Amino acid sequence: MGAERRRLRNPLALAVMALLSERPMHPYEIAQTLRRRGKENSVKINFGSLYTVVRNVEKHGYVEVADVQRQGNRPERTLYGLTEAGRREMLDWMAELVAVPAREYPLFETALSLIGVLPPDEVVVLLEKRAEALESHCAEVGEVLRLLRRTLPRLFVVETEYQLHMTGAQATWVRGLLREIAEGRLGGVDDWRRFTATGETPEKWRELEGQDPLAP
Amino acid sequence: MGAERRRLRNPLALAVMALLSERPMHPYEIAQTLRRRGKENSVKINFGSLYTVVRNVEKHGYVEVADVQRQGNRPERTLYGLTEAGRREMLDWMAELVAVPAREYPLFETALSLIGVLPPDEVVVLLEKRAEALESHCAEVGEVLRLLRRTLPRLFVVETEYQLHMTGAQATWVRGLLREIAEGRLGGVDDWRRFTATGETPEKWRELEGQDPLAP
DNA sequence: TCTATCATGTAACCAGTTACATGATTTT
DNA sequence: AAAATCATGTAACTGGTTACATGATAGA
Repeated sequence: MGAERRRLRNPLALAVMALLSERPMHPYEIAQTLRRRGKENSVKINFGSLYTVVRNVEKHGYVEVADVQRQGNRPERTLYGLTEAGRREMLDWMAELVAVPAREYPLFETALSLIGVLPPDEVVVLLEKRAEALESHCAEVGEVLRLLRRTLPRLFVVETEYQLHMTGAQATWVRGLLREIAEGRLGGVDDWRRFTATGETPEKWRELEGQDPLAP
Repeated sequence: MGAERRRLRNPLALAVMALLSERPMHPYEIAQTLRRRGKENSVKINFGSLYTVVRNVEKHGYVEVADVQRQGNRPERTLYGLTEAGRREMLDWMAELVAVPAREYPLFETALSLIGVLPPDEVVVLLEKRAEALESHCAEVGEVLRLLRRTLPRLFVVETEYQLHMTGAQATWVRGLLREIAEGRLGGVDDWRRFTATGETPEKWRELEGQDPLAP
């Protein structure tokens, strides 16, 4: 671990290398395997760009052509294998992903930080929708997880357990905020409502602009 | 809400529109304001591409030139204002971000779903590092939050509260997994260790490939 | 005087996406 | 005979990033 800046940062590239560390495969087989193992749910994969990405990984010397097969009249299938450099890069990348929390700017956080542009009463409605979506998603994932655990070793379901945990945590938080706004416990909601209705920035808010809130 | 696929999805574009909904500004002022309000921490902003993005938003008709000023010998400053279409798009986008949880594929989830390639004993070390990083990050954010709350209305710190909550939740989960692996409560760790050491897929695992774990 | 910061932008690049094209084989 | 899916790829595009270029003014 210590790659200041990775030349490749497409997660599909990582998945490709991880799979090829088991054995050589041809691109279509890679796609199949990822799908069969349900990795689409936890890895951002765009199968449409698979061939482009594989070529790219090859260009970096992380994978290489291991064999070219052909059966009958079908198109050739090129088997790719992981190179030594590829194995090193993949393991290093994985280690970094596990050990170092990445700043990822989830979109909901983005929205929260600009939430003032939406009228508070609409926000309540929107948050309620989100909470419901999160809760039903939790229920689904929980169910899937129960089924998965019947056949698969824990090792293969940790990402799903994590997802469930984090979605649950989010739902809890959203419900909390929701209640605070709805019950008027948030404070300053009147200023907020007036601002979104009239477009005029309250005097109080304007004063805040000047000062640095992190100053002593 | 109902934009099947947004042409613009750079969060900086959203932030630009949100700011311009208050009043017309020139690009540099937009950057300044975002920085002053500490939005860099919750919105993925690349100030290097600000002018490119503003031009882009303009091309879509969401903002337009409101005025061109000049003082002394300085370069002209172009004031941009939000158009009606821009206001609609911005509010619609915001509403969607709040109400509909987005699938975002956090990198840690990606890593978890490929975790089998790393030796379990190394994973323990890496998770420990992550847990520590998360915990100290929580401490920092908590401190910042205390300071912020002294001057700012709740409305302006919700995103920070959310961040703190979610980071805490993650830390808890990581600690949990950590303990399970370290204490041998996870199960199948021997297979896993052997696999990463020898590269040979255990017979048990190979059998799993065939079947669909979601079948009845 | 020198540095920092104000304030503007452009040009080149690039990974990744989209959309299309091709034809074999298997299944219905 | 038609539909599905196996299996390959290419070409064009495009949003966004990087890196650079410019010059004014304010402050140390």
